[in-house]
Amino acid sequence: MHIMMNRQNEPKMSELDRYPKPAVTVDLVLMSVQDARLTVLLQRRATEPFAGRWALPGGFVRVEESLDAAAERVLAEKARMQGAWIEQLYSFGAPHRDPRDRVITVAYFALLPRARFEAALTDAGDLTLATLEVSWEGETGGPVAALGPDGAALPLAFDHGDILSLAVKRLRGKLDYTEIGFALLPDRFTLRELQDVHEAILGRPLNKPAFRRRMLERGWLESTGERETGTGFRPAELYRLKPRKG
Amino acid sequence: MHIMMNRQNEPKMSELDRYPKPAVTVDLVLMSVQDARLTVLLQRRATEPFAGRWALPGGFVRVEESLDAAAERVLAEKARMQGAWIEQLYSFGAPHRDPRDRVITVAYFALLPRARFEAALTDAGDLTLATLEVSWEGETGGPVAALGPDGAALPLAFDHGDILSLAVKRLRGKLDYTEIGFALLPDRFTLRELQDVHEAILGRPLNKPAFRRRMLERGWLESTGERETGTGFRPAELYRLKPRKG
DNA sequence: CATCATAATATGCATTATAGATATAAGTGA
DNA sequence: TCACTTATATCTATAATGCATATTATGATG
Repeated sequence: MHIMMNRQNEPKMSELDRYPKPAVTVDLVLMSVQDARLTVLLQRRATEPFAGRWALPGGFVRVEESLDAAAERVLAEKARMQGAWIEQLYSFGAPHRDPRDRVITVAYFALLPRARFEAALTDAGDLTLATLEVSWEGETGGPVAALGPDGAALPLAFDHGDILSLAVKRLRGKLDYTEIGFALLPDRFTLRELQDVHEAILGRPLNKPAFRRRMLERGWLESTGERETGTGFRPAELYRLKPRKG
Repeated sequence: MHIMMNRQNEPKMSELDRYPKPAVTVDLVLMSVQDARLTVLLQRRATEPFAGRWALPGGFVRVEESLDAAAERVLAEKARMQGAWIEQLYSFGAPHRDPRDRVITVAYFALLPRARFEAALTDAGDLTLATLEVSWEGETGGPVAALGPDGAALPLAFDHGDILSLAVKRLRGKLDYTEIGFALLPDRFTLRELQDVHEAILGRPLNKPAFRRRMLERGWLESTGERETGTGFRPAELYRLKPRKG
């Protein structure tokens, strides 16, 4: 491709080269559910700007790479995971959100079951799985705090607090009418586990019979015929998500 | 600001300058409702690529300008309008969506009442208000055709068909639980006019008593005390949208 | 082997939301 | 004043949902 020189007075310059270009990154809001709480993967910044603060894993978009592909690459390289539910969230482009230079970021959110984080968290010392503290109900939106292991709020870099806030809002909004919740569960799961995930995301308890009815009537689930074992009480049936047509 | 030179072998190069940068634009899906049909403003391209085809109004994002501000500027400069409901839609970044070079676009959708298009359409010969033909129901999504005055589908430039399709999907999705529908009406309107807008967007008839009840119970509307005139039958009450708190 | 504790599962009922049909009211124009 | 048309109000059937209660399957206990 091209190595472009964005000088102002080049003759026969195309419209494409007339303006200085912003850099474009993708940032990943990689969420999970642990102990009935919503969590997010954060990376401690070693260098300026915002050295010592916590940031979403991110990276620059390559010239021959789609936005989705860049998000997948960041997932693999920075978070050392793959196969997540991944979805574009929103683009953030305030002129000085990065104090160095103009950087526009396309935020993605990604979801994986908690067990899939184990390897990355032990390998990489700069990663942490922070607990999300959401102070608002429903889908009104509002601030979100990321708590460290000691329960103290982690200071965030750039506008990543805004991104986090929007991610939670979007996740709550899509939970009920998409298959998004299943991305946080293993292949086989009980209805109670599914309900736990929904309650963690929504931040409120749900009615059990109504939840069961609704989920089963959706037609997304199929029974595996298997059951939990070693429960000490009636074992729950294990369900799986039906493979999508198409 | 900076004039950047994206050469590969510069010493002490920051991470920001290591990769060639894509260009970033905003594209505007400026929609309205005319004769009970959803419409969109398109601009005929005079130059390559896609000369003769129809494109969404768009423009490059300036270095000292937020994405939202760029969208507002495009609305003013290209579509010659202002004060629209405007909202970020999605970012499109397939590597060769622009055959010349790497261009990532942040798509916005904007809504205005039909009357506000009059000046722009008479002033500028390259603009047209195309009727949208939506071949799917609900929020499943799918292709959308833009019809010219003769009813023939207009050929679209770039990936603007995809953008259009997503805009209609998003609009349908947000219609019921946000105040978005009012952006297509004048300050004062009747419940029937509001229902007409909803039916045009959803592409299906709605139950009248249920629609009235729901709208009035939302608490978004307030009566002006005035009524239509010159109808030849019982005049409908004129409502307005309550000013939002905050 | 009978009993108990526990949580899964199933069932019934009250409440609410919604769709659809129908009736009534309020204007215009003859 | 009357006929006409559409706005507005009311009513009923159906569906969705919340909540309470009953039943069932397992492991632990004696």
